[in-house]
Amino acid sequence: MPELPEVETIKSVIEPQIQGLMIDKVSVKRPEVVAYPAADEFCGLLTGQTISHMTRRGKFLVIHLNSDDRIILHLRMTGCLLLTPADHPEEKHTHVIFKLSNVMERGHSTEKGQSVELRFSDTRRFGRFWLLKKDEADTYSGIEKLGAEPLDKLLTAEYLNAHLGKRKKAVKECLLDQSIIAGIGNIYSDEILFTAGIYPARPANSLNIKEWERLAAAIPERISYFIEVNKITPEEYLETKGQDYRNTPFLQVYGREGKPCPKCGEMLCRIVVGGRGSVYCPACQKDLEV
DNA sequence: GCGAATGTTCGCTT
DNA sequence: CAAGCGAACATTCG
Repeated sequence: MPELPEVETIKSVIEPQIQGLMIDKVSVKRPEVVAYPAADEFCGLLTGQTISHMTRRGKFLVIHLNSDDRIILHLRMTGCLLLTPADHPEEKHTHVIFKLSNVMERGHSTEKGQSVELRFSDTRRFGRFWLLKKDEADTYSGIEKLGAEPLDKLLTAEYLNAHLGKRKKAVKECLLDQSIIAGIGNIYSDEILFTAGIYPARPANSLNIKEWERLAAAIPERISYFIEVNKITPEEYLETKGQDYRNTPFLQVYGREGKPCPKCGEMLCRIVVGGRGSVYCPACQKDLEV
């Protein structure tokens, strides 16, 4: 599912449902999805811990625990998080299950409340978990190497020009560089370039300051727009198993090769840039004149 | 059967 | 050494 707006959606749906719950048990069915530490240690360290809150950084999700340990998760291509009743039928390709419960104080004894499960499923099994102990530096997941958040004030035309302005690489590939801008993937890079009116294969070092300004404006505009249209209730999210790509009806170019440009009616084209399929309007996103 | 798919990393060749 | 490129990871879908 996930680029930044989808990861943000997952955070919004899941966080309020798991805050304050205790992890009773962790089952890892596919040890390879736990990148660090080893799966059995991952389970052992988490058992008995309580969930504090969740954050997002780029396309990463972070589940913070009361101990200040934190679970880092990257969903990659097909990873998905679902909160379900414990007796809910298990989805295919479920690789990790966190059994959670609400612990209630009753006089001198504690009593477990309703039991739910946070389940990680991932068809292609590219998604990864890391567990970092309080004070343990994250040198494993790559989250520390991320660049500016698209919605941060730091992301200006000057920032883009300073970091990308000398690169010969296609501007689209630059937008996908997580160490400069965190969270943009193949869908939203196409949408952003369409909004900015820039041809995806243009070498970054050929862009002028006006074009960097258009990009710096289009990035937060498109990302916040898609966060908005992706909004979903927890009930609907569970019904659609987190697989409902509600961004689809709002995409202007991605996946719309051969269809008319929403701005000018010209037929949208597809090229490959940096190994990724890219759709653009040949009239609205002109290449440099040769 | 083939090619692509909302992601990232690794390794080989210029 | 850096940049560029394809392959790899694993599965589904058209």
